[in-house]
Parts: sequence; structure tokens; C-alpha cells
Amino acid sequence: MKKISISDVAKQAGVSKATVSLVLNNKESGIRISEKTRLNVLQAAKDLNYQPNYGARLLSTGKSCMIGVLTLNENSLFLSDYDARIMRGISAITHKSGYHIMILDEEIIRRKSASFGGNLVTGDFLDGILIFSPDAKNQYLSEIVDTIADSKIPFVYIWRKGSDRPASVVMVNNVKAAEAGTEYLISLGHRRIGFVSLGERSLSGRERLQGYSRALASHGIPLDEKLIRYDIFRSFAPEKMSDESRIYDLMDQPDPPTALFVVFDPLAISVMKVLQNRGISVPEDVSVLGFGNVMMSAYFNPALSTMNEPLEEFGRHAAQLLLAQIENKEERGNIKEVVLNAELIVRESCRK
Amino acid sequence: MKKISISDVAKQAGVSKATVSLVLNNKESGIRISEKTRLNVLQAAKDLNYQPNYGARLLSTGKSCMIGVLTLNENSLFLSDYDARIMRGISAITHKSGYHIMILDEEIIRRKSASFGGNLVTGDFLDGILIFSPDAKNQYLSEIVDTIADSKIPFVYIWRKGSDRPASVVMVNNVKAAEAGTEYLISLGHRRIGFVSLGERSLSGRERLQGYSRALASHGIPLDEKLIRYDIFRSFAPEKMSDESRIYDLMDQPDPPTALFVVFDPLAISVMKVLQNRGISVPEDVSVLGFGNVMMSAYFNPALSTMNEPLEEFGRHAAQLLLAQIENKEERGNIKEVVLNAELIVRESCRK
DNA sequence: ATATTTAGATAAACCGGTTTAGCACAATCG
DNA sequence: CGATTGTGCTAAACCGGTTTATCTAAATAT
Repeated sequence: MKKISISDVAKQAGVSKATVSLVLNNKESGIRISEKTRLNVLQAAKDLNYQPNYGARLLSTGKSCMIGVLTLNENSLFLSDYDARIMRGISAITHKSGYHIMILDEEIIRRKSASFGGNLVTGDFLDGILIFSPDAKNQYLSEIVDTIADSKIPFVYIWRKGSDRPASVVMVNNVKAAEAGTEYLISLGHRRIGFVSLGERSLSGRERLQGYSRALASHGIPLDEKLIRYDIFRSFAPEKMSDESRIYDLMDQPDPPTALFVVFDPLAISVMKVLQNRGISVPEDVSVLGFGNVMMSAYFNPALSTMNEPLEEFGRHAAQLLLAQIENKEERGNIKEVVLNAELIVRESCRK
Repeated sequence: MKKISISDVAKQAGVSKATVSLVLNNKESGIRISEKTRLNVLQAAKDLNYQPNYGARLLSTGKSCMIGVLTLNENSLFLSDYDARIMRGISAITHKSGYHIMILDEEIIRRKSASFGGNLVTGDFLDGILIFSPDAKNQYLSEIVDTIADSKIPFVYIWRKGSDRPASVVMVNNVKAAEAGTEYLISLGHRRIGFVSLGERSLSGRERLQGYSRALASHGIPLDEKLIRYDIFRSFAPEKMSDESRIYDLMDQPDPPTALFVVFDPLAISVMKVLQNRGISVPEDVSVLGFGNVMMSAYFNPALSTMNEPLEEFGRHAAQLLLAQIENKEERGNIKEVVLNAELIVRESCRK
């Protein structure tokens, strides 16, 4: 039982391949087809349950209707619901326009092998690419972006401009969000506010520090280096965490913070857990504000108040920017920046 | 600047297209190429930075080296790190073999549209499909599986056999795992053990109930219906949760449970949170055992003891089964069942 | 009645690979 | 030395669509 091809349909309908193709794609090209023939072809296609061959169409049109989503955080895309929310935004848009999504990783792009379907990027397969820029400078990124840019496939950055190659980008205003978060803590009456960050290489961590500083400054609160901590745990995954001492150290100071602004929710939760186990209760003894609004933040006890990044919207914007480029080729090079704001979600972890 | 095609390489090397193709794919076919020509072609390909066109190759070989991952839980694949772990297992295997992964959803498969790249399944694009069977009977599933099966694309089920159409499947032994978990609670000295499940339609919930019952039976503990709860919250997402009364109700009985076996980690965490807020502490007053080992279980305070499903392994097995079918076409129809065991992870939520 | 336009359909080229039958020539054999 | 075998390569068909220049017949204009 062979697959039905367009010729089969043509034969069945008593017309040519060309006619079938024209009818099935019914573009408003100059070419006109009589209603009778049209229905005839449609019927034949239906009778035979004809489905166009993807490869053939790809070859002749050069359009795969496929966009790639690239992440460089090894294995980390989808590691949390965080990325998943972005993906949902992306797929909402792409699916509506008839595009499919492919997951890419560094390895896929760099694979040079001519065999095995070749390289999706250089093989001119993908119609566009969404790049999740890593939070820290990544040695491979610019190399990979070069490959992509050279192949002329349109792409857009998510999170930040990830390389010198110009392209549209959608990002959060980290400074502003951190400022707003800090303002919130200040409005609650806190003046000794700790700042707990990821590694020093984290770009978003740095930006958020700026926002934090700015908020303090605008309320005349001096910035106290002793309240700032980077890389508090070697890893904040509870299974691997080892050095809780560095959070004790923060709290055991003479004039300890009454509130903590932690730059990433999972880290904030780890911190809360360490505090609780030390007998310091949240929010009674110390308030904790997170950033990111990861799923588990709502589940934790106390539920973590946090800055919510509008991730679905993120994905939607990114997809829209990309599709616009794919569809109006003229507009290429017309790069745009979309900056979204994070909003405070008040739950249970801040008080006073 | 047009893309380099195989003809360009042929011209450059002064040989025919056929020769170039033969060299580049260097199969051990009967056809032999002299070393001199081989190097010559290779050099030309390199000089021109030739990359084979994906669509052309797909058309002529019929192999896309692309496998689809289908989920029917609307928007729920990747909703948690849970699925992400399976994905990691899958991609570990598929990437090694040079396959790419595509995310599918119900909508993509059912889309009949001939335009827009057509239907990936019926368009004969995918080399194989992995189906995440939903936990409850799904009205669309069998319809979709029919489409897939009819198209002759090999597929394998993940979680359970999701339709009448035969195919290999990889699953957890829910009964055994629940039995082991319950045994653990019994070994801790508990005799009044509550069982908290998802909706009654949840298949895994039912299987786990069986295991629970079996463990009780084998220790001569009578099954007490009053200790069993389904659908305890309308939704266990904290933001939407409303009726905490039903968990109070469980604990307020004359002879309340001293331990709770909850069939899914996020639910277990919600339960713990409600208990804590009621002043019932875990594990001091009541032990809680979960199932699934979701990421946040390790983060919660107390860290949730739970039955860990070997999800990466799951993904790996599924991918292997699928690739085997794709590659040895003879072996089709040779369906296999892989049943994996969940293992207990002891953390902080059970005591006594 | 003839010239021109137009509607409707198609033949054929094309996309860029893979695959196979067969060719030309060299090497080996009887 | 003719016959056979083997080596190295290629021409050409094929995969299944899309696209465009062209053709025919009917409709309209002159």
C-alpha cells in the first residue's frame, strides 16, 4: 500500500499535477481554476486521503514551517517550569501560524556530520531560531550564533543579546524589577535588606543588584557590602548543598538584615529552608523576597513572595518577532528590543 | 550568494554528482571509490563549505531522522521537571544516534490542513513517535493513535498502553512501588496509614491504591475506607486550592492516620502545607510519603520522602525501543514491555 | 468575419539530493 | 590472445511536490 502522491490525485481527478497543486494551495495567484474542477480535485484528494509529502514540499518551496528553540544551558531547558512557561508562549503563537517547534541544543547545531539528516541549521532546514541566551557569558554562544547568522536564518534572542550579531531581543527589565522589589521591602519598613545573588558571573544577578542599589539610594539607605552575598551555596539544589554556613554568617552579624532579597526563587527557597532549620522563621523573623516566580514558590511554606516575570508573554513576543522576520523578508535587519516588566506577587514570605 | 549544492561540489572536484554523494555518505555499499577521488571530493566539499540540503535528502531517502514526542495533557508536557527528566533520557539516546526531537501536541497531529507544511505525521515526515499516555482515559487518544498507526510510523507508549493499537510500552510498576512505599511506612511502625489520591479517573492512582492495599493485607492491617481520599482539593495548585476542609476532615477523625501515602508529590506538598498551617507538623505529628520525586520535593521543608520513578531511564528505554523499530524494519510488530521499578528516597517527611 | 482578450488548464523545468544499471578500462585468467 | 573478472565512475531515473511560460478554446471587441 503505497502512499498517495499528487499524481495519483491528478489521475483520479482527470487533471494535471499542476492543477491539483494549484487547487490544494489555493493561493490568490493570477491563476484561476473553475469551480467545477476545484471541487472535482478536492473530492479526489479526499477520496484518496491524500496528504502532501513533507520533504517534497520542503525541497521545492524551501519552507519547513519549523522553528528551532536553542538553549545552551546544558540540559537545562525544561529543567524547570520556568522555561516551560516561555515555551507555552512560543507555541501559542507559532502553532496559530502553522509552525512547528524543534528543540535544539548546542550539540545539534555544531554537529558537522553530513550524514544523518545533516545539520538542521546549515542544512537550511529551519525557518527561524529562538535563542535562549544563557545568564552568564558562554564560550560557545558567539560561535554558534555566528553559524546561525551566516546561514541567513532569522533568529531572535530571549533574555538578552547573546552575541555581537544583531538581532531582535526580548528581555525583562531586571534593574527596574529589582528596584520595585526592594521598594516593596522598604515600604514594609525594612531598612536592613540583604541581597543574595547567584554567582558573580550571572548577568541578571548584576542587573538586579543595580536595581537594589538604586532603590536603597533613592530612600537614603546606605549600601552595606556586608549585606550582599554571592554564590551562597555551592549549589542550591538541596541534594548537593553543603555550605549553609555562609547564610548563617550573613544572619549572625551584629546588625543582621530583617529582610532578604534573593535573585532567584529556587535559591530563595533554599535560603528559607536553611533559615527555618536554624530556627529563624520566615516571615516572622526575617522577610524573604524572591525573583522569577517558579512553580514551587507557591507551594513552599511560607509561599514565597516574588517578582513574577511574564514568561508566557516573553515567549509570545519572541515568537511574534521571529515570525514577522520570517514572513516579511524585507523587514530583516529591522531589529527590535522588547523589554517587559516583572510584577510583584505578594504571598506569605514578607512582613512587618 | 546562493547555497552550495552537490552539483557545485561535483563541478569543483571534476566528478559527477553521484560520486560526490557516494563519497560523502561513504556507505559500505558495493560501489568503490578510489582514495584519490575520495580525498579530492572531500576537499572540494570542505572548500565550498558544502552542507547537504535537508529537504532534498528527506525527499529522496524518506528518512527525516526526526522523532516526535506527543503529549495529550494539554500544555502540560514540561509543565514540571517531571517530564523534563524523561525528555533528557530520550534525547540522550536519540542524539547519540543522530536523531532530532520534535514536540508534538494533539493539535499538530489532528491538523488536516494541507498547507503550512502539512501534517507531520500523515505527511510521512517523522521517523517515529513517542507517546506520553495520559493518566486518565482521553477521548482523543485512540483517535490520534489510529492516525499514527495507520500511517505506519513506528511508535511506542510511555506510561501505559494508551490505546488498542499494539506497540511497545515502557511503564512503572505502580502496584509494586506503592506496595514498597506502604511497607516502608509500616516498617516505621505506622498502622493507621491514610491514602490520598488524585481523581478517581487517574489510572496510576488506582494502581497505587492496589499496591497500598496489598501491603496492608500482607501485614494483616485492615483496609479502612475512612482513611482513603480522592480528589482532596479541587486543584492542588496552591493558587487555586480552595477546600482544605477535606484534609482536615481526614485528620479530625476519632482514630486519625499517623501517616499519609500521597500518590503524587505536588499533592503531597500541598497536603503538608495545609497540615502545617493547621498546626500539625510533619513528620512529628504525621508522616507523609509522596510519589514521583518532583524537583520541589527536595526543596520543601521538610524535604519530602518519596517514591522516585527512574524517569531518565524511562526516556532512554523508550527511545531505544523506538530506534530499534525504526532501524530494523523487519522487527516491527515485535512489541515489548519494559516495566521499571520506583525506588524509595528517604528524606525528612517520615518518622516514628 | 476577423482580431483580440481572457479564462482555464497543462507541460515541463526545477528543487537537490540518492540510487542503480551500465560503461570503459585495467587486470587477471585459461 | 581472447575471455573473464574487477575497479572506478557516471548517466539517468527517481523522490513528490511547486511554479511559470505556454497553449487552447471560448468570449469579447472591432
